[in-house]
Amino acid sequence: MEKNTLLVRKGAWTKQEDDLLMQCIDKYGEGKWNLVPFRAGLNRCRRSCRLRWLNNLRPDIKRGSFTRDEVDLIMRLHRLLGNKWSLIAGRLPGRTANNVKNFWNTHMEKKKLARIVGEREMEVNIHKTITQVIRPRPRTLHVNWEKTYKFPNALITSNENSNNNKNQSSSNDVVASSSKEEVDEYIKWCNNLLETNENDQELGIVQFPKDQDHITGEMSSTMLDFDNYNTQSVDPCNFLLDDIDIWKFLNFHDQSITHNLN
DNA sequence: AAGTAGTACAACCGCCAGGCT
DNA sequence: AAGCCTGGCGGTTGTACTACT
Repeated sequence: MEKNTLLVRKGAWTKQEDDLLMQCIDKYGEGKWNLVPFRAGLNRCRRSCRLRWLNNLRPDIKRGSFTRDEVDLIMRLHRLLGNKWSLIAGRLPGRTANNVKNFWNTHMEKKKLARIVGEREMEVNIHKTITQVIRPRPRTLHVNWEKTYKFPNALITSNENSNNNKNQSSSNDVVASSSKEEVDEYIKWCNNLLETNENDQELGIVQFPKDQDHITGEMSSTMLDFDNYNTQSVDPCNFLLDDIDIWKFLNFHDQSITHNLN
């Protein structure tokens, strides 16, 4: 606790206070916050001065709303790090931890809440299984794909097998140049993907297989472009989707994923 | 036009870790 | 080792502004 809290000013900063603080930082540099109120001639506590400088007055602070790229990064980093706002902000030039935290609390938490409510409504209005379909799974296995993506109701084979069965393969099949073991492992992962998990559903997290350029393209053109998403910045293996995105995705794929669940 | 509700964000508070004495 | 100081963090609150009725 600060000493003499009754004597120091609180609340919004005035222009004069800002000027005094900036002059002080300009003259003495950052740090030694306990000396700042005295040096600047401010009737504020050291922490208030520090916070004002770090969150509002620093010249490199970026103003304005978050870009889609930034939002995408925040969502992915939050999933990775949790509420480590300073770490997340550290990856966003010009954004402060307070910025990011406020953004998350006002936009993302609300969105999450709306999603939960939305799911209840969807259970009545839309096919019940839609929001139970996709869950994230960390995946380390990489399979090298050769053919068109049709997942998960397509026949999935390794190249070893497909050489023998080439004539029987349909255009929906997925053929991999990886080993049979890798493909088997991948199929296991796919099954695992379809298990349900309430926490993941709440967030609408979807994780897609890695290293498949055609999937990247398909995802970008069919789903993300609906929202003018900057596809250049999207890592298709790990990002968050709105319910509406999932809905579009499932519709695009003829709801085959949903059917496979039943 | 006035009152109310909702939103966005600045600011505060309690707590903690690390350094210093 | 213990206590104090400082910087830093995340959670919460306060408040100005906007939208809605």
